[in-house]
Amino acid sequence: MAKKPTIRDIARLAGVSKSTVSRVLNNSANVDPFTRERIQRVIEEQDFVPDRTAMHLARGDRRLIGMLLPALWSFMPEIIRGIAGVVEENGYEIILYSSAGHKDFRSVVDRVLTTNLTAGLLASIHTHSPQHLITLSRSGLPVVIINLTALRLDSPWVSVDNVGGARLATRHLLSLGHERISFLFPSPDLPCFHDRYHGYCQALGEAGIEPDPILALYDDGSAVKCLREIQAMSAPPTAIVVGNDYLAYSLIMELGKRGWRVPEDIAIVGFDDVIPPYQSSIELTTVRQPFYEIGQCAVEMLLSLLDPCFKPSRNWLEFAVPSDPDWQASSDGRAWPSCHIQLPPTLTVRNSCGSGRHYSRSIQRET
Amino acid sequence: MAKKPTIRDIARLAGVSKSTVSRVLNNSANVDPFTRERIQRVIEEQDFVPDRTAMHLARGDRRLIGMLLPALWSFMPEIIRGIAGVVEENGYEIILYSSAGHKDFRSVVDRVLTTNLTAGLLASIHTHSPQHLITLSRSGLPVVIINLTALRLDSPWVSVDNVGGARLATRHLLSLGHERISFLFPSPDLPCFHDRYHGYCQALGEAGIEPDPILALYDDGSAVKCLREIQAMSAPPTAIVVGNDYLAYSLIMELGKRGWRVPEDIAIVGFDDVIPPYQSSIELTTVRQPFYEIGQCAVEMLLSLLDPCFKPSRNWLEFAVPSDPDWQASSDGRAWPSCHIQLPPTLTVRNSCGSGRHYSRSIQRET
DNA sequence: CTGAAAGCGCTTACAG
DNA sequence: CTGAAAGCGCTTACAG
Repeated sequence: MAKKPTIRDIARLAGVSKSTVSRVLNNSANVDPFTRERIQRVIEEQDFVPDRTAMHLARGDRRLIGMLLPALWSFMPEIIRGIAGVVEENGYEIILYSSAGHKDFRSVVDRVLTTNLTAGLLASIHTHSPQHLITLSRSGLPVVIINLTALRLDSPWVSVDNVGGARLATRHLLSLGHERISFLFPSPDLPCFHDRYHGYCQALGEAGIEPDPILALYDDGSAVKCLREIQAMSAPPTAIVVGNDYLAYSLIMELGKRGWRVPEDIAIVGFDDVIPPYQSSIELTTVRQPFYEIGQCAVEMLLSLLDPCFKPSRNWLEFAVPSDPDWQASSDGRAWPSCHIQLPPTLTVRNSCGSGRHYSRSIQRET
Repeated sequence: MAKKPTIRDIARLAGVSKSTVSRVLNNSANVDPFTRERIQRVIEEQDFVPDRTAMHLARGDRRLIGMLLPALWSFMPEIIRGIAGVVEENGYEIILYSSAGHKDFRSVVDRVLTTNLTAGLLASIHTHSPQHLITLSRSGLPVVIINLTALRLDSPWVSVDNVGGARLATRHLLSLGHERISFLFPSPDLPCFHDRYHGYCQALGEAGIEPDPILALYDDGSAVKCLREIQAMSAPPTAIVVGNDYLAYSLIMELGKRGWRVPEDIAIVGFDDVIPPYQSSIELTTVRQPFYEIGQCAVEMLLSLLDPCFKPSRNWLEFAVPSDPDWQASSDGRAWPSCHIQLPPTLTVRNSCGSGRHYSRSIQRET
């Protein structure tokens, strides 16, 4: 009880060499069954747990994966669940690096690099911060980026197909008869929202509708600003594609305060499918991101980078959206590690858009 | 670039021994300034980063702290922020063990113990699961429990003062003139809710009101069940202390659907102060848990356990609520590590209780 | 101020 | 099937 027993103690107590103990620890063949059992008994008696640190040093491999995250709320927990499962199955553990308290990524990236504890890094980054990404990719540490779709990025990344998701949402509204549809940017500068806007424009284009710039609205987070602009319009939209669910919920709340009914007076589609933990007055129709799968795919990509023999749990390339030109070139499987993967979103239809019937009425009111 | 340089390479390139390189790495005195500078230059040229794993092995200390969490949503991110700051300042890193995907703590606790990577563990546990806590505390791994107030627990723990918080909430309602006040259990079996109920009873007792068992309601999560029971009462409550914020928000939503106004028809107080990420129709008056501080206090407690010389950033014992009998005995500071600490909550008054005036009306309606 | 040597707790050819 | 030895990349008395 005084000190933790080491492999040397076990060897002594079992009357064998350290090598043999090591062999039973690692389940290698070529150990006499009787000897093995004797050693195992001693191990149990002594409550011996081998020192991982020493194992890693001797073997020359780390079994730690860094997870660099801007924050933990919203959909992050679900992504982490996806990551954690795979990490655990493969005998790795997660080191959590949160940049929540820091002004920028700089200091955290430095810490990841100088502590040099991890075999690889999973990083979720919202903004383009070229210098840090470059620092990272140059460091030689294998990195997979989560949820940032920058095609020109050297590092491999995994993300939802933002363009396709917004297209889905917009098509849904079009199919319900809407023709005057607004797009709400939750913030002006994040790349993902521009991708979503792009998808919205694509869907309108398919329907022969020219996107009206007046209908592209930028919010400051409260939904109040957008709503004022809409109310001031001579031809207000009958439906809105909102850049993310938080803004969608805020918007619905604000609409309610002003006596507008959803979906009767205006239809709303969100993006993310982050269900509030408590009841809400209106159930949001929204684009569901496959967060769990994004997490899974990202770690498996990283594990392939670390170990070429690693077998992913599923063929992500087949599952992915073939929107990336690089993708084609790498479909032989070998180039997988340097790949960019976009996972397909789905539309979750609830009741913030109503049925088509509503909207023919709504539209009549407009004309 | 081929292989990562080691301390041996640096020594060779700088024409010194490994010992000397190690000395400059660790900023020890007794190194010739010129030699030091030369070595530092080589280190930079080679982009040398010492291997943490080897350092820890040689020094015999781990600088990793395990964080065992049931889930990541709700207030966990805030607790983690508190933990992360302290961990970082002290040169530790966090290993994240999530039990989210697991049926119980058993397998995760085993993993923490057998991988044996961490110097100590921070564990947040909701339910009483004696066997795992005992396994943990017997293992010899220093552990601090977060947010479980079980006075008989061997392990040290940090939590909010649940009794005091509910007392605060109930007194607030009493001061506004309410006399018929309900308590809502979000779930029947979690110890914290029983503590909160206890605080509610205390406050009523102080006001000379006998707690009416009819008014203690158990919910199944949706708030619908409670609401039906309330509507069926001959003398319904004019105010409700809800066991946590999620249930409070759900309740407000359900009340709205039935045409009851908050706070005009009924006053609501929550517990936690978990603000929804988007606008809500009513701003909840609630008991704020000092999550950030709980996280800070818990790590600092753990760090004191690991290193008797560790100086906490603040005197937590002074800040704490002296409700624990052990607390008295340990106020000399020496026994701090084996201590149980309850941090004081505060009342955040918003508008779900209204002002006193409202309630005199409300009460008149009752009589 | 500096280096040679032993050591941290494990693994892994190598020889038997 | 097993053990002696060298090694993983660092630290730390010890001697000089």
